[in-house]
Amino acid sequence: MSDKKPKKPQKLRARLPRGLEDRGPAAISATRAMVEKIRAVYERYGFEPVETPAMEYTDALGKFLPDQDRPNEGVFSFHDDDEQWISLRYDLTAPLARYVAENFQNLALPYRSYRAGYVFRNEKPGPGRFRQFMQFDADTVGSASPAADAEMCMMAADTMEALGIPRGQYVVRVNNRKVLDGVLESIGLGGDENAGRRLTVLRAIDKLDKFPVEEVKKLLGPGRWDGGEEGKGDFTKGAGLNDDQAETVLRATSRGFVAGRLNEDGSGGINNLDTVVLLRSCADNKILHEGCDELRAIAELVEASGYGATSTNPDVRVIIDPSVVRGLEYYTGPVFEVELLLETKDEKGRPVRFGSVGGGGRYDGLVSRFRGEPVPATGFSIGVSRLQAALTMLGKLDTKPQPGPVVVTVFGGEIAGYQKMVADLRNSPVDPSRPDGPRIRAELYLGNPKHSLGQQMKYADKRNSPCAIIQGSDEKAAGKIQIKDLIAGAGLTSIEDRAEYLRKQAEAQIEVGEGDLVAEVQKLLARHDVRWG
RNA sequence: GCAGUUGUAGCUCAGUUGGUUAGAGCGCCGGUCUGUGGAUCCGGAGGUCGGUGGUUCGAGACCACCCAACUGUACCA
Repeated sequence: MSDKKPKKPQKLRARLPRGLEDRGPAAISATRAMVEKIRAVYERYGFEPVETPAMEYTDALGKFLPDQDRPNEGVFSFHDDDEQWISLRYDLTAPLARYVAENFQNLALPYRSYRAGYVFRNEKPGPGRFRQFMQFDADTVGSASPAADAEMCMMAADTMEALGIPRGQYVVRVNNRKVLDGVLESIGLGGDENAGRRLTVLRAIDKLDKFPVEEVKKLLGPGRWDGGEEGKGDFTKGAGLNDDQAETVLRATSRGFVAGRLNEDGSGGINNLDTVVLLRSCADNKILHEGCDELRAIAELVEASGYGATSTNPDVRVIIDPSVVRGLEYYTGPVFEVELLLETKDEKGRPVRFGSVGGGGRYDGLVSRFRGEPVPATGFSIGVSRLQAALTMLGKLDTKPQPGPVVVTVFGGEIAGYQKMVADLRNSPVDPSRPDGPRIRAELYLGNPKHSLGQQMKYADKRNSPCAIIQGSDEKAAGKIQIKDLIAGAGLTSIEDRAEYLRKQAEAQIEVGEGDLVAEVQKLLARHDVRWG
């Protein structure tokens, strides 16, 4: 049989690299709408736009591995012509720090700016986790005031609500790096020699929302097997704390400080100032107290503006929560995180947790790396892609496709006449009472002109067109045009008899004089409330 | 990286103890129906059975290794 097998040429398999996504019209318009809403809020807070490129010299991103002559594997990197390492940005904060440092003299400080853009991470992707995704940041550079931090938190809350997430279904949690640093110092984990262990502790605490407390405690102590029992799966080495130390850390990062004052029925509210007082008593340590002072200042500011959470204000928006850690090393003070509280099920009925859809914090060291002077800064970032995935799953995003264009069918004769109809439509407004408003979207059927009307209708149907324009030789001779209402016609699919079906279809179609084309299309669009965008 | 699960058409899946030319539904393309979306009916394209090697007279099925995806875990600046 091998003698007649023609050995087909190897087809190249079309495939999308994992962790990346193609985006269709619905996703694009949803993103556009989200970005618009976020932008409106950020601008209301006084931020101005600025954009930086998608790549930077790797050293500016601070991602060179300390001892090796190459960047961290988590960033996409390559050599420039002159042998310099260049990397795709993995967030918008480090590039902003470079921009500010480079244009320091020309910027009015405090410099307040926003930007949206794609960032890239070379990590294992998962549901809702991509290797390219969009973030939308706002940053205040040059202010050390807790008011700048408090504002970020309030703006985060406003943004969530602008995106249609009702109060109570999201929460902005706030903590301070100094709190945990102080606690760790008080149990003997201070100093440079313990930096590695401190990081391990941070990572363990960051998992409080993923594992039960006992598992986290293993991570703080000797370590943990991810197979669930001794010797199963992979072993994660712990921070090596003893029981007392682990208990102290867990106490200082416990959500019990917050949740403890909620009544069983959910009433009673939360008092951020109480939380800070309790937190302060965790240890007698200078750094801890400094952190608590900053948290208290934020709590007061948030309170004064009505964003706080107290017994008199059941609408929890901003909560002081000691369990918030955040993975980034560059944070130096307050850190915050926006979490969606809604729970949904995926297709298989399993509960899905969206977790953090945004976050930020104070990064006083990032700009000053480029300059000899301290430059305090704080910022907030929304994970647009992740939030969009969450909102889509929650059905909170408008995913219905945009209407397609009016399709002018080609049905014998000169094509020029059809093209003129298309041009007339395109040059006319959707709404005749608003001549400067959006214009009618229209196109000529550009497929094979020999295609039957049926095929052209099928095309218009797939394009989700509101109507099709038909002019055959009969109409041409009479100076008439047929306008077929595809939206009205769409409701006829239950008819089984073909003759009956066609008769009803004909009723959804009107014949008009050539000169009335535009006006009649405008009427049809108005009748179905088609407005594009 | 580690562990588990899974790889058959674009999608969802059949495929007997190893036995001729690997199938179905849906989808797609074309045609039928005076010159009109759906339904109908007819026809068509589309498969390295994830890959390589092995066992066998014979492998989609059995064995080994590899690859990929999924889930968990680690990492996530």
